[in-house]
Amino acid sequence: MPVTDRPYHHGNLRTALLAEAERTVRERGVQELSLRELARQVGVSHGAPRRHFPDRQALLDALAEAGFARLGAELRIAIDGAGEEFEARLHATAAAYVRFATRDAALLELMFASKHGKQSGALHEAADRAFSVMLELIEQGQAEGILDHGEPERVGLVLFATIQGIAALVSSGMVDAEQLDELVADATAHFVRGSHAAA
Amino acid sequence: MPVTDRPYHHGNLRTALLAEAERTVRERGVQELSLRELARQVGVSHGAPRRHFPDRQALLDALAEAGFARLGAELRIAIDGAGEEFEARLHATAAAYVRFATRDAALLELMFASKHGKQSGALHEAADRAFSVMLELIEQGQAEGILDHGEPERVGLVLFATIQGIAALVSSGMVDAEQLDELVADATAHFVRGSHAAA
DNA sequence: CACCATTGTTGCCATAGTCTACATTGTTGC
DNA sequence: GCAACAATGTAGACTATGGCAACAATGGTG
Repeated sequence: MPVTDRPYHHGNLRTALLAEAERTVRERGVQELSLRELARQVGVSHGAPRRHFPDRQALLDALAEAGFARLGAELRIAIDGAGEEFEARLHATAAAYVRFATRDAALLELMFASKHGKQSGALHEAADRAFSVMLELIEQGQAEGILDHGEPERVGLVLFATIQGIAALVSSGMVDAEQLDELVADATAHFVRGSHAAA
Repeated sequence: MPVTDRPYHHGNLRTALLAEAERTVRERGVQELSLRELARQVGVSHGAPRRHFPDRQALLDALAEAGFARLGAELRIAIDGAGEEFEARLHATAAAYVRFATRDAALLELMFASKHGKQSGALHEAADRAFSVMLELIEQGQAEGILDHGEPERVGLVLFATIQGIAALVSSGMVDAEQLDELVADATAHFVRGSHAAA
C-alpha cells in the first residue's frame, strides 16, 4: 500500500469541508467554489463530499447556516461589550453587522440568497437566532422610551433594512470603506431621531 | 446548403443575446445562465457570443449596465408621474425601486455584485445616471425644508440604503410580499421624520 | 466473528467555458 | 467592379465541473 499518512476515513470531513469552503468563499467568491477542488484541498477524492452534501447547493446551505451562527455570535459579543446605554448598544450592533458584511461579503450574499428551497428549516432557525439580538435591542429601546412603541418586528425591520442596505452599498463598492463609519453613525442617529416617540 | 431561414450573419446578435439572457436571469437566476444554451436559444453556434462578449463576465457586466439603464428609466417615470409634492414623489420612487428589485431580483443582485473589475467605467456611469433621480429628489426635499441640509449624497445614502435593504429583505424571502407596501411606507415616513430639520 | 451501515474511491457522462483554426459576409479603397 | 481586409459566425478540441453508479475499506453491533 502507498505511504499515505491519512487514514481511509478522514474523521470529520464535513467540518473540514465547511472550513475550507468558507475560506475559499471569502477569498475568491461563491462562483469559484468547486466541490472537486475542495476535495483536493482537503485531501479526499472528488466523490467523497457527496456523502455529506448531496449536491453543491446543500453545501452552500450549510455554509449559510454556519454563517448565521457566527453572525449571531458576533452581534452578541458586540452588544454585550457596549455597556448598558441604548444608543451605544445600537451603534455597536450596527457596526458589528457591517463589519461582518464587509469581511464576509460573499458569505452574506449566500446567506441572503433566495435559493434555499426545501429544508430551509434549520437555516431559518439560525437566522432567527442571529436576529434575536436585534429584536432584544429594539425592545430595550422601546422600554426606555427612546423608540416608538409598536411591534418590535416592524420597527426592527426598518432598522435592519438600513443596516443591511449599508452593507450592500459598501460591499458593492459604491461606498468607500472610509465613509463607512460615518455612514453607520449617520444611519443609527437618523433611525433614533425618526423613531423617537413622535406626536 | 441546408434550408436555413437564418442568414449567416444574425444582424444584431448582441441585442438578441442580451434580451434572452435577461429573460433567463429573471426566470432561472444568474447561476443557470449558460453561454452555450443562450447561443442555442438564439440559434447561433456556441462560439458566436464570444465575438460580442469575450467571456461570461463580460455578458454579466453588460446585463448589469442595461439593468441600471432600465432602473433609471423606471424611477424617472415613477417620480414624474407622482405630481409635485415631495412626499408623494419620495414614496413613488421608493415603491418603484422595490418593485424593480422584486421583479428582477437576480438582475439587481448582478448589478450590485462586486465582480465588476476592470472597465467598469460604463457601468458606473449607468449607475450614476440611475441614482441621479434620487439625488434630485433629495435636493427638492432640502429646498422645501423638509429634509436636513447637508451634502445630498450623504443624506441620500441613508435613504438609498434603507430602500435597498428593504429590497434585499423581500427578495430573500425574509419579508412577505404582503408586508412590502407597509414596510415601504414605514421606511419613507421614518426617513422624513428622522430628517426633518432637527434642532 | 459475521453482517451491515457509513464513508471514501474510481470511473463515467453530459455540459460548460474558453481557445484556435477556418468559413462566410460586409466594407472600403483603388 | 473587385481585391484586400475587418467583422462576424462555425466547428472542433481541451480542460474542468457536477452528478451518478459501482466498488472498496472501515467501524460498529448482534
